[in-house]
Amino acid sequence: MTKQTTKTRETLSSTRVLQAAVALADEAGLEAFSMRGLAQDLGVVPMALYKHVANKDELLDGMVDIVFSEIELPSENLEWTTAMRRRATSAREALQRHSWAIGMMESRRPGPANLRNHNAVMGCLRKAGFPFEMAIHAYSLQDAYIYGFALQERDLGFETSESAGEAAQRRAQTIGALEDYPHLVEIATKLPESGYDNAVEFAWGLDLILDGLDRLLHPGG
Amino acid sequence: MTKQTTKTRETLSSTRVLQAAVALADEAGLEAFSMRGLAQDLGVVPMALYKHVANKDELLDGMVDIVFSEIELPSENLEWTTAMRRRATSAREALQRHSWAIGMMESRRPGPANLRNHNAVMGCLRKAGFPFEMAIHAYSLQDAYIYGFALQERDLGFETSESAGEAAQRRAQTIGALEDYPHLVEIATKLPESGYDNAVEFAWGLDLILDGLDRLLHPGG
DNA sequence: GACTATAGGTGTACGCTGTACACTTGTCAA
DNA sequence: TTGACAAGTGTACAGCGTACACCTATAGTC
Repeated sequence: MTKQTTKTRETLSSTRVLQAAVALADEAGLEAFSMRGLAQDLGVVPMALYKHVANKDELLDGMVDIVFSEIELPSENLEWTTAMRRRATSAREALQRHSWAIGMMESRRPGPANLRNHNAVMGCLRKAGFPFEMAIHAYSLQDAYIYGFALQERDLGFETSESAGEAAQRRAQTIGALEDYPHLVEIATKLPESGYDNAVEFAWGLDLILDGLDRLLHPGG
Repeated sequence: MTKQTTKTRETLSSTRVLQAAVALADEAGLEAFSMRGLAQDLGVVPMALYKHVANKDELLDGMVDIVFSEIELPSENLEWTTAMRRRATSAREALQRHSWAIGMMESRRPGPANLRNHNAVMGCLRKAGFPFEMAIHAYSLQDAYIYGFALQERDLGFETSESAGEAAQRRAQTIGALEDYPHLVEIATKLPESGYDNAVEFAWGLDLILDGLDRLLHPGG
């Protein structure tokens, strides 16, 4: 009975605000994410948030760092390719959960999780034997792919949430408008019945990249 | 003398609005791009725009399609790798010119330039000999890389616009805060003096990808 | 030439946003 | 008991996209 008297709302804190913010952005999307909405979710008046975060911009910084914290760090005990594959996969999954973060991962003031992550990845590549400039190339290539894939996955959204019926209907009307574009028609007709799977697609490209990098690392092998 | 009497402001049109919108977004960024600001640039009251575009969302659709129209279509006469390299390079350049478009290229209602472009790329891959599903893989991989690279280039911005002095100063203070992250320190110190160049970086990754795809297309060669 | 329809531009207003600033309230130390 | 300080509130303002009613100039028809 030391703390809560009856009905006292649990007091706010910056981490509580941050977590609620991530949850709200996850379900409402970035467009509909507002300070006022967040305050309402927390049962509090909008201005109360400003006692715990400086402003919306800084709040977003913190939210992005939470996403970074959910990305697996490359393990020191694994072969570099599998370590990189695991962190890439977990990054894609984190961006799937928090798709509002996709365009913001590298555009905001980096937080601790961000720094830890980047440092660990670069360390993994250097330890694998990549010379400095080649490690930069390898890092840039992998991250471009990861972020770009997440973007496509969010925007194109092949066969994700909509029902089969809706999808078929939309497809039919799309195809109607596509007469002049035979290769788009091919995509619209064949892709849905090809068992397309985003995770498989991601792994395919990632493997091609990692194979290419490994070949450069071990020219003879 | 048929049309303009003295001082009559040239009448608006949807293409004139669109072009002014792209110009404004180019220089002000997406954040600061508003219907009111656009109206002011055109010397007109905000609501006048709505006689020529349905709303801001549709305006953005049109702006994105303008960016698509600046991307080179793959030529039928070139080897597929060089055709793809050229369109990828021109896509990156277009996104550099119009960095506000980076997160929106595939997220909006596709316009004619978009459709033409995608159709031509898929056609190029199919004609090169890729079976359908592999063409999808190849397309997805390339676009993910292009969009992801553009994102990184926009956000990380190694040595772009800031003066050497500013850059050095910022770097020094960054390094100070980076003691616990040796590999980030290495990047912050070595990268600036390594003659890093975004165009080179982009080509490096692109070549690795195209090589990998070509190897899959011609397993024996 | 007079009449009318229509396209283009205007002015006002509403609900939304982030947040500055002054205020109250609840908790703990001295 | 007092006083400080942290947490939450209420009001207010400028900016946003845009609905709606209005004015005006041009074009077509009789």
